[in-house]
Amino acid sequence: MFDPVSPQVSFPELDATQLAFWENTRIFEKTLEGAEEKQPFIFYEGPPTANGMPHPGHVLTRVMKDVFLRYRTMCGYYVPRRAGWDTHGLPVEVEVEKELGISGREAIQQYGVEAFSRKCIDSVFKYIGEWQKMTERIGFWVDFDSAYVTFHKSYVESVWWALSEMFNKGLLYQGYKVVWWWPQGGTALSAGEVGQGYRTIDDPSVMIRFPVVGEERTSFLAWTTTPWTLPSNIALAVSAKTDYATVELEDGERLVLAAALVGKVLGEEANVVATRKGSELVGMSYEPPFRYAEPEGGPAWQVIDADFVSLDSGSGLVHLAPAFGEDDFRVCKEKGMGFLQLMKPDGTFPDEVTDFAGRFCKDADRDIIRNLSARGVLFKEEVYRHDYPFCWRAMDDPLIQYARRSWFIRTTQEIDRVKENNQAVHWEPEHIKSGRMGQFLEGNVDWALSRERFWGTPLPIWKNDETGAVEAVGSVAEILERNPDAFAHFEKAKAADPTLQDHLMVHKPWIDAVSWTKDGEPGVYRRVPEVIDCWFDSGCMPFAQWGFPHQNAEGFERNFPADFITEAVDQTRGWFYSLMTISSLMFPERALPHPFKNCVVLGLMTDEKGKKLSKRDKNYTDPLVLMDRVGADAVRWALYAGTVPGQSTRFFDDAATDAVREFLLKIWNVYSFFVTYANIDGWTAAVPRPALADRPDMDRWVLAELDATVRAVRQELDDYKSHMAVRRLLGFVDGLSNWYVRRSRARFWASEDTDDKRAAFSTLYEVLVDLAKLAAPFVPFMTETLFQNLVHKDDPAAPKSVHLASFPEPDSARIDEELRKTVERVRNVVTLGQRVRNENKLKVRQPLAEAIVVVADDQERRGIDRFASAIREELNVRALGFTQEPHKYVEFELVPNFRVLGPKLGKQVPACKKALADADGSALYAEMEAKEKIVVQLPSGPVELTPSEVEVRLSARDDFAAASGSGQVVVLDTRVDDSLRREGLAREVINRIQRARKTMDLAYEARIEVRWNADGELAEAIEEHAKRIAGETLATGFSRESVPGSAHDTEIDGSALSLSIVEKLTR
RNA sequence: GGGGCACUAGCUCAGGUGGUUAGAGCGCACCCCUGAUAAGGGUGAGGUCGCUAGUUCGAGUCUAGCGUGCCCCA
Repeated sequence: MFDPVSPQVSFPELDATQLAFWENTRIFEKTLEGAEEKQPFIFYEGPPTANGMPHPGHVLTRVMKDVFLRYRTMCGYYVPRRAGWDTHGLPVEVEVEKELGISGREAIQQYGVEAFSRKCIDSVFKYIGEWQKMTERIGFWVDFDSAYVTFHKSYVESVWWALSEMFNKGLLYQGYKVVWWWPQGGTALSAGEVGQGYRTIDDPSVMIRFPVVGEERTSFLAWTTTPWTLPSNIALAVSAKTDYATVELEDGERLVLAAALVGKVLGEEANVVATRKGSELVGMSYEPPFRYAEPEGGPAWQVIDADFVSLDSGSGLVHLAPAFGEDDFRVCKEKGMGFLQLMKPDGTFPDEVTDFAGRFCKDADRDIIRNLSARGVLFKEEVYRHDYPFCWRAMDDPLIQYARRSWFIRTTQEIDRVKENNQAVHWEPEHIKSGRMGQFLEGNVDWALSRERFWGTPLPIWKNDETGAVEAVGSVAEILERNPDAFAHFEKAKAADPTLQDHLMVHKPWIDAVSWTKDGEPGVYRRVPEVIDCWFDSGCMPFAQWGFPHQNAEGFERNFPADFITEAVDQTRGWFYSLMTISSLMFPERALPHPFKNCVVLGLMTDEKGKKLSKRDKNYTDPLVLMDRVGADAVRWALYAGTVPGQSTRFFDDAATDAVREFLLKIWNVYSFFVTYANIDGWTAAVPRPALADRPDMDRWVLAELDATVRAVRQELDDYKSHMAVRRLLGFVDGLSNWYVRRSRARFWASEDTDDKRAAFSTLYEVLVDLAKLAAPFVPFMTETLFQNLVHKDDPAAPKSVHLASFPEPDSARIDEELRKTVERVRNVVTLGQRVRNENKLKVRQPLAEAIVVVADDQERRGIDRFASAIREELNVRALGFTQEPHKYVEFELVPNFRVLGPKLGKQVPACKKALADADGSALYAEMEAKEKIVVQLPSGPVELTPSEVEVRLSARDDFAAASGSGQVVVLDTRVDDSLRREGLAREVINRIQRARKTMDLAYEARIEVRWNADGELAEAIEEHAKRIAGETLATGFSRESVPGSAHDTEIDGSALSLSIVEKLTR
């Protein structure tokens, strides 16, 4: 006996049962047993930061990871799944700042770095509970107990090792670079961080006079959108090849600007008095607009040429302030110009800028313009609308470009190796390789690694405060070699406060107090103040999760490289890049690709309208709430069905509801149907099963479909195309539910014990069990329910869980392509017949004498005939016939088989098509039938065509009730004689009584007593079919008797039918 | 300004290596169904595949240009 299954099901309740079952029986742990015998399938978990609530996008990546991991597990691989947490970085600090109500580096220092670091640890795991809950609820199996954590001491030491290796190879250096700087936060932002904060804003666009030295009343007219950088002006840039005009204004003043822009800036009538090439301007000197300080390190206030000067906007001369622009810095450095940085790191003007001292850069723009205007230096002011970056965590804070001393990894030196690595990776979708990632690598610049912040992996570099000598260390042990007492201060602090975690010894502020001296060398080695970009942390996870190389070398080797990772597209420049780059730099000798072989890149998740999901707009339902409503499987299925790698995924609650109806409920209904009748019949898995060959066509068909589905799903999952696997599963379930079960129902409720019935039960059972396994990676909850009841309950030897079972294997005994093709045709015949009925307004209730199928050949005919009874029932016809005279019903048309004839005839193809179309198709068809070839006359001469070179198209002739499609034609005999009409009427009566039963809310097995009355043909029909009517409606009494005013009185085709129905209570 | 992706039915989306009747689900219309029934099912109408050129015997699919939207980077 199976446990009874109700057709009404609460998937959320099932989820709870299975979650408890997995937990109690430790199924996940069991999947990890036997590691030694199994082939490993290595997965890396991209560590999330748990300092915010998980949202649907996170759910997507987690279920996408899960489906491939469950699949591989069932295929017999050893699939370790270690969780990880990303714990460092600006997001964490900003969250803590918010919590403490402070902002900026100084405020943090005042608050105390020690206390701040501890707060960061608290904050990092603030939502870890929510993350774990979501992860468990959605059914993502991952091992939290062994999770790697990026702030842990062993992890940090691994990162240090990587950095020290790079330092020793000369790949880590300190440079002066223009970075995107967040003044209020006091730190540089990574490219990825900057990219998240672009906003369209209006900035002033000003044109300013730079008086030419040595030319009377003549000025360069230069352009800028950042007036606050003018006090730090060093040079003007021109394009050497461009023409520059000198224009004389009415008052005699002369301005120099690009000739092409004269009209735009000064009007078409402007008086051009001279023209020079940009190269002729190079080297000329000018008066700067401000002169608060003298530049250092080289000449200033000269014209230089630069490749980036464009004529799209402005004047063709660009103001350069190397302290505040990446291009400016590069060009000025190339030309050996000086440097001036009149702006403090907090974004305010220093004291020497007397007019604006203490003012915030962007806020001072207006006053600077006013000042320039008052002195007659300003020529023109406009508003310039463009995209400008703001801090991604504090959206009101603009970023500025700012030259800083910072540490870099010389990625550009090894970029070719990274590119090679990228080429070797299997990206899904493929275009990431040469597209987003490839292009990014083409434009690679050195990795700006350091952050002038607090909560991050400290840069393991110590500098001698007297000699300037620099050392990098790769572990705590290396520090202790240099100074055994290096951590005495930390030990002391720990003794005073036992809650102080050991992990913190490698963090600020404790690590900053670590120092050493060297014999025979003056000065003390002290750590540089910076921490590093947290992307470097997560990029080290392939080895840092093991603490490699300081420990667990074998763990690292066994789990390197990963077979599979998946994250969203924003990780291209994030985790994917950091993984690939660090690995390429650290392990140049290893076989490519590493550290990952297959990478599924997911698109962004949006709401129904394609809008980005945002907490503020509340355009999504909390995943946990949604799962409690529709169940985790529904959410999972909706995501698999709606997600194509690389494309954005629109997700909304209705998609999950649809998933229930389209997939889960269909399977459930079949399952419930099966269990109901198996239990009534006492069928169990132990009952001997008929051999496959002895089963009817219908059974062998569904098993052939199952086998084809198994092959397809395996292939798609091997190719990381989950959405394609979903389609195959949907197609199979539709055929199972809407053809196999619908057509086979009667076989299950037959009362005698026949071979046919045993075959039906065996087949449906086998299909359900394999389907449960096949769908288990996608919908692990419902499939577990099926598996437990169908398999494990009565077979203690079976795997404890569907997730410990083997994924279905292709079964060559089940293959039957001919049968699949035949059923496809049969179903098409039914479709066509139904279309004929619809078009001719012939209800299915009205029986017809015959359906005639036009077939192309005898084999097709024999195949279809095997399903004659099914077709007769579906179409409600008394007979199924095959015509011997196709010409009577259909027109033939011959069309070239383009795939074959294209290469053969080339340019003659259209002529051939026309010749075939113009000829008498039916005659050609007859000729082809007789001679196995035809000859057509083309302008270029006669051509002989064989049957494989043409396609035969059939179309129904207009004078018959017929429909054609997919190469088939079905004709219905629409004549309704008296006998047919009376049978139709009888079926109408049955229908009315059944409807009455339904409105009376009777149980399906309830017996009734019917009294009826009618006149004429209707009465005749009822009399004639009384037995059948009574039988089908379970009427034990059926008599012609007038009962006035019955509630079920009705009419059929205009004839009154009086019906009185009462339930007959039999006990 | 540069790079990437997308544009297919009213809506959401599929459509390896080009092959001539472009598919699915939802929605809609009409219809069916008591033994899977607080379910299920059938049929149909909807598309010049963003636009314009080109390559080709043949283009939703390949090439170029343009347009619109999204993402990334300046």
